[in-house]
Amino acid sequence: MSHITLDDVAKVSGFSKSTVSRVLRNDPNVNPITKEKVEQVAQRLGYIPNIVARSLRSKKTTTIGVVIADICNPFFPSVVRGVEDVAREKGYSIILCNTDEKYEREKEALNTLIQKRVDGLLISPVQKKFDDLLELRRQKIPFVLIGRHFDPLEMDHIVTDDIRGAFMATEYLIKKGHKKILFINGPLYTSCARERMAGYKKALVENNIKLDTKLLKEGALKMEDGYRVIKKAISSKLDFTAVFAFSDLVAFGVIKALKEQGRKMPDDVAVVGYDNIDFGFSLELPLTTVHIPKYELGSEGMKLLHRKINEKINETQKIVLDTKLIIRDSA
Amino acid sequence: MSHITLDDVAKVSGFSKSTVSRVLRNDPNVNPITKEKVEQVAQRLGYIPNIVARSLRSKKTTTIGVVIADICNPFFPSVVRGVEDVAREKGYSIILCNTDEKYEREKEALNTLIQKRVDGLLISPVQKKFDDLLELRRQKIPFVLIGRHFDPLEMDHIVTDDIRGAFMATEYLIKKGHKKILFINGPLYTSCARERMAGYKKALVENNIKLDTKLLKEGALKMEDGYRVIKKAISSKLDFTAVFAFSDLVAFGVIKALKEQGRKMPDDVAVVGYDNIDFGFSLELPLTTVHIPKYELGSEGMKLLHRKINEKINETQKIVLDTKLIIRDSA
DNA sequence: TGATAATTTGAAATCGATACCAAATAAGCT
DNA sequence: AGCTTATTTGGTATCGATTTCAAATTATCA
Repeated sequence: MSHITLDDVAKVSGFSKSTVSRVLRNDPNVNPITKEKVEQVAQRLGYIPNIVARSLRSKKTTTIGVVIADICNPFFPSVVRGVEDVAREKGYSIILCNTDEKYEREKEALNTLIQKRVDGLLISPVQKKFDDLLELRRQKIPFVLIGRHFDPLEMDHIVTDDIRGAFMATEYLIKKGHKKILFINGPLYTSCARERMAGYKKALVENNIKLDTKLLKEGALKMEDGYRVIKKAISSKLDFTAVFAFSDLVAFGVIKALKEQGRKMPDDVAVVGYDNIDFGFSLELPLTTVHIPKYELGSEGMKLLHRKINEKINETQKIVLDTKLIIRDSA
Repeated sequence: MSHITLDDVAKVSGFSKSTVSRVLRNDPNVNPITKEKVEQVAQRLGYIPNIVARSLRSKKTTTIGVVIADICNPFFPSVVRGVEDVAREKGYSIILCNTDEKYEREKEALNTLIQKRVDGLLISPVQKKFDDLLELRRQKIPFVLIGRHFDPLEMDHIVTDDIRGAFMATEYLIKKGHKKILFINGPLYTSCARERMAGYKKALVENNIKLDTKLLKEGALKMEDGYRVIKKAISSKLDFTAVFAFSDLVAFGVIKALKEQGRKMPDDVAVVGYDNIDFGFSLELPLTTVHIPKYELGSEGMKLLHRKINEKINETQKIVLDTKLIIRDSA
C-alpha cells in the first residue's frame, strides 16, 4: 500500500473516478447523498489528494513565486508577510527566492519558477536588466512588480510615492534650516532611487537652494555603505549639516559613523532615513524617517496578482501607495 | 501553439521521447552527438521542461516546506535565509508558511504541504500539540524541527544549547552581583522556554541563591509582553535588580517600560536578552544578549533534511548548536 | 401521462513528463 | 569471423488527477 489514490476511493465507494473527483473538488453537480458517502470513504481510507497530479491536468498550481532581494533586509519581511496572508486566504502557497540584488540570480529564480509552473509572480526586480521579465510576459505568466517599476515597459506594479516621500523628507530638513543636505541615494538603476532623487531636487528647487552635486552620493544599499560614505565625507572635509539616507539601514550606518566621529545628532548633523523599519524607534535617538506601507505593498500586490490571474485584465495596472513622514528625534 | 513539450522536441529532432528525456535530464547513457542535436532542437523551439509533470512521475518535487511562526519576528529571516541558500544550492525551492504560533495554522500548513507533495519539511513547531507531526511521520515525509524539539518523541531536530545559554546569561548577572533576577520566560509549552528555565535554575543553585518564584514569569513572546510584565512588576513593587528576557524582542519591551518608569540601565536594572537579533546593538545602550546561530540553524537544518531525503537514515539525528554570551552595555 | 429539461453519473482521453524493459547497434575479444 | 558484452535507442505503461462529452436518471409541466 503505497498511497491511497482517487482510484481507490472510487473502487471502494463504488462510484466512478469522475464522481469522486467532483466530490473532492466540491463541484456542485453532485447528489448530496453521494457526496456524503464518498467523503466518508475518503475519510476512512485516509485519502490525501495529490495536488501535483491535479496541477498537471488543470494547469494550475495554486502556488505563486515571490522574488525579493534578501529576506534579511528588514524591509522585506513585512512585504512577504503581507503577500503570504492574502495568498493563504485565496488558497495559494508562496515560493520564496532571494536574489541578493543580482540579475543572474533573478533570472535563475524566474526560470525555475516558470518550470514549476507557478500561477503568478510577485517580483521586486533587480533592474539591472529586464530580459527575464520580458520572457515572463512572452510566456503570458501574470506577474506584478513590487516596490520598483520599469517606466516605459507597461508592466503591472505596486509602488510607493517616492518622489513625494523624498520631497517631504528633504523639505522637512530645509524647514529646519538645513541647506547642505547630503543625500546618500541608492543605486540609480533602481526606479526608487531615481524618484527619490527627483523628490530631493524638487524640494531644493522649490526652496531656492542650488543643487550641490558634491552632496549627492549613490549606490548605497547596506549599513556599511552609509558608514563608509560618512567616514569619507568627513575625512575629505565635506560640508553638510544634514543627511538624507536611502534607507533606514543606510541611516544606521550613517549614525554609527557620526557617533564615532563625535558629531552629535541632531544638533551637529540631522539624519532622516527611509522605510520606517521596526526598531528604528529604539535607537539612541529615534530615527526620523519616511514610512512605506510595507505590509500593504505585499498584500495589495498579491490582491492585484490574484485579479490578474483570475480575470482577464488587459490594461496594465499601476498602484501607487502613499508614503508619509514620521517625525522623531534624529532631525 | 500552447506550449512546447518534450513530445514536440522528440518529433522535431527525430528521436524518441525516452532519448529526449534522457538528454534533458543529463542522463549519461546517451551519445554525445545525439545529446548535442537534441539540445539544439530544444533550444531552438524554446522548450521549457514541465516540472509538474516530472514530479508526478518521479515522485519528487524538489520543493521543501518551511513552517515558522512569523517571518516578521526578527529571529526568523536569518533562519529562512540559511535554509534557502542551502536549498537553492541543492536544487530545491522553499514554500514558506507562517503559523503565528497557532496549532491549527500549523496543521493547515502541513496539510497543504503534504498535498503538494513537498520532498521534506523544516518546521519550527508550535508545540501546543503534535498530532500533525505524527501524521507526517506516518506519511513517511522527512522533516526536521528547527529551534524546538519534542524530547521523548525521537524526531530529527536542530536546536541550540539553551540550557547553557540561559545558564551563561544568568551566571553573568550573578557575577555582576545580582541576586534578584527577574526571569521573563517564554511559553512553557516550548522546549526552549523549559530549557532556559533549567539553565536559569542551574545558575542559581550553583551560586547558592534561593529560587524566588515571584521572579519567574512566563508566556512572553512579543515586545508588548516584556513591556507589560515590567509595568506590572514595578507597580506591584516587585523587588529585582536585573531582568533576563526570553528574547531580544521581549527585552526591547522591558527596556521601554524601564525607561518610562525612570529606571536607569544598567545601574538600576541590568537587562540581558536572547537571540542576538540585528539592531540589538543599535539601542541607546547596546543589548547584552545570548547569541543564537540563526543562519546556521537554517542552513545546517536544511543540510540534515537533505541527507534525510536522499540517504535512508534511520536513526534520529539531533544536532545541538552552541550559544554564546554577547556582552555589551545593558548589563 | 408523455415529452422535455435538468440533474447526476460514468467512460475515455488527457495533462507532460519518467520508468522499465526490450531491441538495435556498436565495441571488444578470442 | 563469430560470439559476448556494452552502449544507445525506442515503445509502452504509468504517475494521479481533471476534462469532456455522452448516457442514465430524475424532475417538471402542459
